Amino acid sequence: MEDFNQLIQIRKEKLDKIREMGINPYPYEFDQSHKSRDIKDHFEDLEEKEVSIAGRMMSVRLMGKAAFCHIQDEQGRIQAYIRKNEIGDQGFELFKILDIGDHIGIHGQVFKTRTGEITVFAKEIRLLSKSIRPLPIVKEKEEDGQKIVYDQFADKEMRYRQRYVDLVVNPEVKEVFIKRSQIISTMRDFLNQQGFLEVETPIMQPIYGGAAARPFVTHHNALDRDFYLRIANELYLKRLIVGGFDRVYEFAKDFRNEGMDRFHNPEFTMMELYVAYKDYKWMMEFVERIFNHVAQRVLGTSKITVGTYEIDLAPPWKRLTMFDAIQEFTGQDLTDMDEKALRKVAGKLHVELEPEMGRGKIIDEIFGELVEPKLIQPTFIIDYPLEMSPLAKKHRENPRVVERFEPIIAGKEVANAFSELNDPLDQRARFEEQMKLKARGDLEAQEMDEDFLRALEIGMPPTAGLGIGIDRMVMLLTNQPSIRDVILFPQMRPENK
RNA sequence: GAGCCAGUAGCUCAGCUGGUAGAGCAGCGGCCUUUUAAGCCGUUGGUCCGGGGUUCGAAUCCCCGCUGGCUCACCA
Repeated sequence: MEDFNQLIQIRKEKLDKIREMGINPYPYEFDQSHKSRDIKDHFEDLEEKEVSIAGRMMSVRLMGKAAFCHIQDEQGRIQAYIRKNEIGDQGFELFKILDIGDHIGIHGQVFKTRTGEITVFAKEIRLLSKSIRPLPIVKEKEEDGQKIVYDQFADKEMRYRQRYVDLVVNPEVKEVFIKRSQIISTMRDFLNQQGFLEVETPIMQPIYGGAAARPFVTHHNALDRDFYLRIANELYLKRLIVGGFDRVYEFAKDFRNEGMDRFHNPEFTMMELYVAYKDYKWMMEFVERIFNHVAQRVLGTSKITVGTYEIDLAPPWKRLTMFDAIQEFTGQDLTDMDEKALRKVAGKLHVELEPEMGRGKIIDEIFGELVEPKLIQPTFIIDYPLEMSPLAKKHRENPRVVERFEPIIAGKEVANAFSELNDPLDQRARFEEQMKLKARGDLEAQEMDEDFLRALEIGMPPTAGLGIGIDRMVMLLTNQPSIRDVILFPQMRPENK
């Protein structure tokens, strides 16, 4: 059906014509000597010199027996000038039937046109790959240094579904993903330098744990049993601390079977790390350092723009206990309230609750509704209610809260950390509490994990743990409004044809 | 899950209160050997998201559905 598309049909005919000319439209290699930006950056050295460039043809201006076109390679675009008497009759015949979107290689001499654009004067043209499906044509014009874009490929659905087109045609999209890669490799280098060991733990888990979320289920045929795609890798990394690795980390794809919106994709990247003999106070400084380091390395500054906010990631960040934060923004002191009292306060504050919510969840609800969105500059919220943190260690001075923190930036949490619970009996009791919540209808309550408990019984040293939502971190550092703009292939409903 | 908005040519869009579809770019045929949103002349191209309904007549009005976006809800 689509094959009947006239534009594709014409290009297929061109393919035949090219073959008739004795040219293979899909050859095997091309020796590229330079890339576009390199040529522009080193024009003084390269002027009059011969270079070979390769890339996708993105525009053509044909003028009788000569033509200009722009070639787009990994680094950007560069203009080429083609002249019939220079590349010969057959070369020019070929050039004339090339289309925007074709990959070509050009060998020629670097020069500057009359209007001052650095250009390659073609001596030879090679077709490297014929494109038979038209690309959206985006045109640009420079005016007073301002770039005006015409007919931008803007349909979000098509951009996400056909990311390959988005990347070809919208150069700023490519920038985001280059930065994403740099953010991750900068973090990895930083961690390696700090003595961390990068490890890999199971994605298919018999018991899911380490977070509160509903899982995806899959089936193993040979064992004839279900496995869960991990919602977190926390419990495995802690087993490694038990095993004697003192600093471990993993960039993990986690999977949560929940709603999708601009902050949630069903599969996402979490970087978790664990450090033996440290606590959450140490971890707070570490988080400040990591964010600041990455921003400095990748962006060259600690100051970032997020939407309309100007945010400075330079340490130290503000620290507020959860109860103090709630008091600051609502005037209510929830510290000693039981569930009944909390429900009353929530009603007064117009925060809606579900019947199955326990004390911890209610507090979190109030916080998430009334406080979190107002925390714009980096802020550590510390000391969470015990009930909502079954894997965190009780606070050394206050047994009703745990030693846990989340850094909030631009109204959104970007990480989560605690002094890890290593008392095996307490951990068992906490799991049991979770079972009760589960019985009450909380679908996200954690499962009892006997093997993990066995590991704690063997003994885990005092440990601090951290999870950073990489996608959200990339959103922050690249000022992207949606998680889909920082994931190359975001989850979409499958196209039905 | 709810509300709002959108879906028309390969792309970006116009088509008001119903009268059988239009522009720019791209494509195709010409002219043009330093252009750059190249230009000039000519020209092809559409299950107007899908299905029903109202009507002499529907891209347009009504209903149902599909897909997406935004907001809210949910969500560590």
